[in-house]
Amino acid sequence: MSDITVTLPDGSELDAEAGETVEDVAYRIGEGLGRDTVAGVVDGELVSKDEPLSEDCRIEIVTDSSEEYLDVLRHTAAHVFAQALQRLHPDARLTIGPSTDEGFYYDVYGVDLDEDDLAEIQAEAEDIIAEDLDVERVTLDREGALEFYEDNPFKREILEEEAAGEDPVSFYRQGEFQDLCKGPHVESTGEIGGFELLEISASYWRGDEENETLTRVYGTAFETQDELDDHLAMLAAAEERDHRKLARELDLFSIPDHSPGCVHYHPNGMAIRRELEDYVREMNEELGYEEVRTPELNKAELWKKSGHYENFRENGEMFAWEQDDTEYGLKPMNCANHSHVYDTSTRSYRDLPERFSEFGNVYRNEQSGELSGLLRVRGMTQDDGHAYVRPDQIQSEILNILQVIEEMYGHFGLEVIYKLETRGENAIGSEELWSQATDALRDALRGEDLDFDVEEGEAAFYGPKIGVNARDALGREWTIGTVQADFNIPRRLDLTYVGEDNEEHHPVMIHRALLGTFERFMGVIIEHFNGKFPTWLAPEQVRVLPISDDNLDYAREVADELGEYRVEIEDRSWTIGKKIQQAHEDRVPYMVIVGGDEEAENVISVRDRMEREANDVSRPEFREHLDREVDQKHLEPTFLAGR
RNA sequence: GCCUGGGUAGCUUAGCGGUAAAGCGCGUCCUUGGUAAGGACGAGAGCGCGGGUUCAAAUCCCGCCCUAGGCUCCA
Repeated sequence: MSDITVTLPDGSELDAEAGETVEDVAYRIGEGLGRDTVAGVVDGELVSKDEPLSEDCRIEIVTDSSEEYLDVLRHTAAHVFAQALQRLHPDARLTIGPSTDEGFYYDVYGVDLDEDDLAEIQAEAEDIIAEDLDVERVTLDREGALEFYEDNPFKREILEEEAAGEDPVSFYRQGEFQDLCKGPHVESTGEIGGFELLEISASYWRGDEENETLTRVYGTAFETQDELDDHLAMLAAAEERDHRKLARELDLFSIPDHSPGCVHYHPNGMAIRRELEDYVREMNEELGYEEVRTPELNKAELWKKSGHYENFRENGEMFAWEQDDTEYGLKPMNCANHSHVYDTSTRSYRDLPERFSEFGNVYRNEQSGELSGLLRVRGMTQDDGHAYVRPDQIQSEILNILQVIEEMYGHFGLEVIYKLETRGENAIGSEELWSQATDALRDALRGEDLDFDVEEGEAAFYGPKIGVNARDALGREWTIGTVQADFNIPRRLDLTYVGEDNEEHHPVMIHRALLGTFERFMGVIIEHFNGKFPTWLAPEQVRVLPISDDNLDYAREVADELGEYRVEIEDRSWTIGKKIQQAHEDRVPYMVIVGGDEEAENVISVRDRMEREANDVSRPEFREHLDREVDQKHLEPTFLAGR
């Protein structure tokens, strides 16, 4: 046997023999580590402790104190679910059952499950855990494996594709149950301390809606019941800050049954949106955009030229209909309209970049099951903009936009994740143009020193895209801002400028949205702030609370003086304690409390939603502070910070 | 669109074959209060929509709409 060298996480090297397993190597390092070994990470890949090593590699030993341990445990939990399912529903066919960031799922076929079934399976799974069955790796030769899955075309497909070259094939067995699996797994089912089945949903075999519909069961598992309880409590807390719930409590917006996916902004929600609009206008001006306004209603012909028609209408995503023998539609994007504006005069290379912005109302017929509060809607307003540039201007144009995006997101304290999305199957235009455009975006991201993930094949049909993603309360990622480089639509619509050489050239189009859509962006920040908006955004910035009704006149005087802000007076005949409680519930940044004492001295008492307070505050001082705080877009009320 | 939940007063929820219940909110009155819930009374719901079963349906069955979480798809 030939010697191999394994490199440990601390950089040290160890000699081993080819054919030794991860566990053998752990024993070489130390007796204790060997005993505690659950699995290994070899060259970045999580593998079973029984995995034989055949060549030089980097290795990391996974024990029950490693981060990867939870992954391994959850993978075993998926098997426990499958075992419980098979005990109760022997006809169910297993397909795949991986661990995920939050837990695990298993996709099964041939069985309909509802919540009562889930409860029974949960009870059976708990028994399996209590039985503390040993989990062991076994191998079958290919023939045996195919025979074992005689009645299961899904597992046979896996054997023939993913596990094509493998013979023997790896299985894991616990009690009477065994499942085709590379592993790794924990040693026994008893290691699972907390196990919970959460959701049933439908999925498609290999994620393709042309394939069989499978039943997917989601669950999660932890080492201890306490950790599971904490996790469930966290999910409940996330529900508390759900933007749809906050919208009702704070009276921000509604999406009634008569217009699914279309938002009705209430005065409070509109106040926030107007602040956002003002902010975006300011930034658009800084970037040199000129605001335009284009119609929602157009002939379908427009999008047939631009290429939107085949990508939206033919997927059923565009609202379109026949009228007097002509097909009309609601715009799904603004690019074609802006391009028309560009095309109404002859442009010189000296004119470029030519930049148009619009708060464009667009409509997309999203599938009904996809709608989700403000985060996924059918009618939305993009803070859209298109810059028509010469090739030599692409780089600086994109850089400027990225810089502004970074600055803006800083003002919301939002953590964002950058994505570079590349050419997909629906792409129009040549590969060469695509790679030019992709390089331009990649260089800009690198130029700004931003970390980004590459998502292959995820781009829009006309060009690659930088997506700026944010997370919601449940940790789901949503794209908000975006920057896209497009060499294709200008060609399709035959947009030109006259170059220095007196020849016509196609400009490059930079599509961008800074916040994305006002809908999704608001959804994200409502949850991000948990409704506690910075003062500049808060629908109600100050609430004046009179101690008793006798102080109402003075309260009005104080409120009038703050007239340029969004100020309300609490005029219900409640106790001051009740008024304060209500103002906290409504998350108002500042409460101004006025009673006989304040009135006599011509001062106010100020309390903020962080429960800080000060008495004998002079009225001009508070107002001047508000001017500064709002102007500087502080994230939290700062008047009482130093007091 | 697909699967599993859900839709009862403005909101949150109870009721799950025998002609609708609570808390909050709202209205009126009493209380005029000093830093996170003062009190009394009252109004308010053909129980998502349409069919059916039954002497009787919020409750059971069928269809549809909306909604939540996933799947597929996108800002």
